[in-house]
This record gives sequence, structure tokens and C-alpha cells, in this order.
Amino acid sequence: MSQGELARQQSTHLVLAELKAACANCNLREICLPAGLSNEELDQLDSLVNARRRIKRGEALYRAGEVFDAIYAVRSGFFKSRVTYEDGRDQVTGFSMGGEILGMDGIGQGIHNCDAIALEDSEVCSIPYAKLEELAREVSGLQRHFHKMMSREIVRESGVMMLLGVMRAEERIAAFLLNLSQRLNARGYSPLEFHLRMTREEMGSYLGLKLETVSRAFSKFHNDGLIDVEQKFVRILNIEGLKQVYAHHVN
Amino acid sequence: MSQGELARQQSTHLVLAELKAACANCNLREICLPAGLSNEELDQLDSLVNARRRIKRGEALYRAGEVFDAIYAVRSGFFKSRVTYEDGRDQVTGFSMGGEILGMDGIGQGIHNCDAIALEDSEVCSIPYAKLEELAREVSGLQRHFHKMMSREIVRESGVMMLLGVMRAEERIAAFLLNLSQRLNARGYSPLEFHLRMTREEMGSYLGLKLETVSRAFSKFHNDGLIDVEQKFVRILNIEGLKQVYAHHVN
DNA sequence: TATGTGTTTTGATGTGGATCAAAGGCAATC
DNA sequence: GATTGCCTTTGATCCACATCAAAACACATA
Repeated sequence: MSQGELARQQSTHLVLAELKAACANCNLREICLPAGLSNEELDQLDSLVNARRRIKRGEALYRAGEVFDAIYAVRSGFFKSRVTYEDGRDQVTGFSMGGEILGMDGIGQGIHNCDAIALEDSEVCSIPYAKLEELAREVSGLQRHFHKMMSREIVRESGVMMLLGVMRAEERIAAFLLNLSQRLNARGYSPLEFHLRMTREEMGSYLGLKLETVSRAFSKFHNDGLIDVEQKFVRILNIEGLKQVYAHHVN
Repeated sequence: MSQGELARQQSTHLVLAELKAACANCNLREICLPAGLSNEELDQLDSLVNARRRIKRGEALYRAGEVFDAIYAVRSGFFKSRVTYEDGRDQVTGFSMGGEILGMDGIGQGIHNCDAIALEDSEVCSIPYAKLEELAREVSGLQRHFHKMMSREIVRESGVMMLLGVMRAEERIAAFLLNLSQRLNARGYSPLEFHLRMTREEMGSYLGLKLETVSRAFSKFHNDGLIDVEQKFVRILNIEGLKQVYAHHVN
């Protein structure tokens, strides 16, 4: 039993209540798996979202090759997903923040296809997949929303293919910053200033670029007055200008 | 009413029976949506796979922006999926052959995210999505398998990200040929000789390369004794050699 | 057989981003 | 406050693939 679980068991009614009604009280419920469910349906979902799990920065929520038996909703923190190729080359395939679902890649083979690594101390809700399937058969709203989340993951990935296949370096980085900005905004954070949780190298891996190229693009955007950068801190000064970086490409 | 539907309606018992028991008689049932279903469950699925639809070479099964209301199982033929970006640039995001499912990208937004274009005269089974959801709630085997197919699409796409993000041109093309070979093999076709249904340009678009680069790689593989190529016809002469193209990269 | 159209091959040249190299910055630990 | 171990920036050079160009080829239609 982990320290977190122990602490929770020894804890008060308050914490137990919070556990029992996890989704209903969660400020992420509108963008997470329970989006659109009625209160009654929410309760049913809550009954199967069993454990919250804490993952320390640098640790893995799961690793490629492990048996898949649950999907995870990010409650707080930030993750990268990483696929490692037979010969040792690897690539970051995504970054996940609060309200996003991790692990859907494991359903097909019953085995996780990638590593999910916390980039800061994080917390996830684990949702046993067998129970989720069962409940989805009863709660059609849950079924529908789960399908949507999988479908959106497919669409997200084809967006990344576009990025990798046809965009040039600076376009990729502008698109990446704008995507982060928009997701943070949807979660109630400032869309114009934020901390990057990943290194230049991880960003580069995701974007199919080397870390030096990422760094140079940041410097370029800074010189062009589009952003302020100081290490991992970014402030967007001219969001329209940033959009035009990839709107006005030469064909 | 299309000519095909008209012809079918005027036709004999035999054709009607074939229609009614589409999945049960289909030689693709083991790799398609009904994989793993019992005979009884198969019948239920058949009841909702309503129309087969013929798509001529060059025509679209659906286009980005159209309302999504069905997914499609490829029964015969070959498709490309293509995403077009705001500024007109586009990218091929996949090729689909018999037994594969098209359209799952539309579930999330209720609107298709890409064009699906037939690269040869093709036939698909159309499966109304609302009915599929409904039936999946009753037939857990169908639910499970549908989830698996979506999950595998996610995994396939992260494989393409890998290809686009970290592999060099010749590796991408070798990987592509081997992937085609393996999928054809799974469908009972020769894994060692086949016709490419797409142009060099379409292949290049999928692989993030220009058509000239694709052509040069083909010539190189031919000179190295790995394949015979004559226009769209490919014969793999040395499959191990082809695998080593991307196994023995310099890190 | 001629003609047009789209596809493929091959060569010559250019360039965006990789690679190599070095210095500087930040945070944790002693 | 010195040391250690990342991470980031910046410059110089290189190279894989893009681009440009032209010819060959395949296939349909007149």
C-alpha cells in the first residue's frame, strides 16, 4: 500500500466523501470523461473510479509492454507519452494535462504501447477498463463520450502527422505553442503566459526536430517580438503574429 | 437510388440472402468488425449493416466537413484518407484495404475530419453509427472489438508519427512496403508481389517525402537487389534485406 | 497511328535543419 | 560558495532531402 493510500485510509470523513464523489466534485468534470453526464450517471461513474494515484516527476504511470487494465484521467500535473522503437530510437507522441485521458492505446492489444511519464508531480484517477466497458453498456452518455474521446485522440494524432509531414520547423513550434495556449485556456489558466513542463529536447522529439532547432526558433520568435521566453517560462506577446507564422507559409 | 441498389432490388433470392447475411458470409469477417462474434451475435450485427455502397476510383466515400453518421468497413478495393489544412496543404494520413474501418475520426465532432478517396473501384459496408452504439450496448463482444479497432487506429497513427518524426527516407519507404506486404498477407494475398494502388506522390505525402525521393528510393532498392519495381508492380526479392534497411540505421 | 495527359525516372543544384562544438545558466547538493 | 549535472543558447559546418528541370513512359481517346 502506497503512502498516499495509507494516509487516505487513516483520514477523515471529509476525505472519504471526496473520494466517493470524485467526479462530481472535480473541477475538470466538464472536459474529462464524465462530460455531459447527469448527476445520477455521474454517481455511477464515481463508483468505478477507484483509486487516485500520485506519480512523482520522472516516474512512469505505465510503460510500454505492461499489461493494460485501466485508463487514467489526469487530475493534476503533466505527462508525456513516449514510444520506443526496436532499435532504441524514441519519440514523444503526446503531452497530457488535466482532464485528458491516458492509456487508450492499450485497449487494442491489452498491452500498453507507450510509456507515460510524469513531467511534474501528478495525480491521476485510474478507471478499470473492464468496469468501464460494463458501465458504458448501461450508461449511454458515458459510452458516447468515451467513444468521442478515443475519436478525438485519432484526430489529434492526424494533426500531429500533418505537423510532422508538411510543416517547417518554425510552423511546428508556433502551432505547438498555440495548442498549449488553447488547452491551458480551456482549463482556466492564462493562455498568454505559462510554464513549459518539458525540455527543449522533449518538445523537439514531439515535433520531429532537434533541441537546437527548437531553441533557435524560440530565439527567433523572441527577436520578432512574438514571445518572451525565459527558460521554461513563455509569454505570448503577439498571438496573431504567432498564428501567421504558419498561415503565411510559402507553398 | 443508385444503379447498384436498383440492380440488387430487381435481383434474385440469392443476392437478397447474401445481403441479409453479409458479415456471416464475408471472407473478411475474421479481420473486420465482427471478428470474434458468435453466430448469433453476427446475425445481430448483420441486421444493422444495411447498405453496401460502391465507390468508383477517384470518388470520395466522404469528405472532411460532411456530417458523420456511419462508419464504413472496406469490403473490396483500396482507399486513401487525406487531411487538408486551412492553407490548402494536404497530407495522406492512411491507406485502407479490405476489412479495415473508415470514418472513426468523425465520432468526436460528429463531422468527418478527412476525405476518404477510393484509389480503385471499391465497395464498402456502411454501418450507421447510432445503431452501432446501441447494439454495442447489448453485444459486449461487438463493443469490445469496436474499442479495439479504435485503439489500434491510435496505435497505428503513433507508428506513423514515429516514421515521420525519426526515420530517414529509405527507412520510411522500406517500412511502408513491409507494412503493405504484411497486411496483404493477412488477407490471403501474396506478401511478396503486389500492385501499389497509389502514386509515388501519394506515397510520398503519407511518408512526408517528395515523389522524387520515393522514386529514388525504389531505384536504390532495385539496384541493391531488394525489390523489382515496374511502375506500380512491386516484387520483394529480399525481405530480410528490406527489414535491415531500417534495423541497421546509424543512431 | 497520332495526340494528349498524367506518372515516373534521373540529373543538377539548393537549402533547412542536423550535427558538431563550446560556452553559459540554473538548481540541487555538499 | 563551490561543485556537479542538467538544460539552453549560439555559432560553424555539413548533408539528406527538396527543388528545379527534362526526358521517358504508360495509357486513354481521337
